[in-house]
Amino acid sequence: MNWTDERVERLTKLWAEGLSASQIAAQLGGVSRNAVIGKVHRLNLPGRVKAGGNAAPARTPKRTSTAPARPATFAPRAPARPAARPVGSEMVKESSEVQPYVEPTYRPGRDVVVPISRKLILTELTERTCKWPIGDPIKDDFHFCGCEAQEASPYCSYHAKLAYQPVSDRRKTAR
DNA sequence: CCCTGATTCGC
DNA sequence: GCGAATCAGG
Repeated sequence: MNWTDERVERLTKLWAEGLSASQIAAQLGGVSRNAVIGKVHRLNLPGRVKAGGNAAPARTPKRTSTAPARPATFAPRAPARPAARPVGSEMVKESSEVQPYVEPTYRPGRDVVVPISRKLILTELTERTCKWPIGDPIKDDFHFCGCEAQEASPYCSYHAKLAYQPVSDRRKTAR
């Protein structure tokens, strides 16, 4: 993958919008978050400064001598967290605002506990987040479960059950 | 351990 | 110029 004007443009835009390097990498595709960060610096785009959970002070390890450390020339910026998507709720009554992550559980006996969706958007999914889609892909409230996925599974324990229930067992499982 | 961005340096 | 490896921190 090479940095075409179009890709650089998208990178610049997404970075300005506050998306993390990994999210941008996921969106662009074909590049790692390191590649994104490296490009951001080469483009002299403003770095992220003290925004919730990131930022890193200057560093001076590795191979002394050659390569004079470049002084940081970053100007502080406004905090940058992707705006939370105003989405509709899903099978769980919603209270006020930020819902705490709830470990999806299941007691073989009787009750099935529906996990509260973390409401992640496509670019926020990782290898260990539940990728169960929720909502209408056409509408902008579409998102993914995002709870902790089971080992070697694209879904959390709850959605894995829904996804892989045997045909014979399928029947009265309200969605 | 998960994640974040920053930096270095071989290519 | 590129980005993996590495560092530093939440």
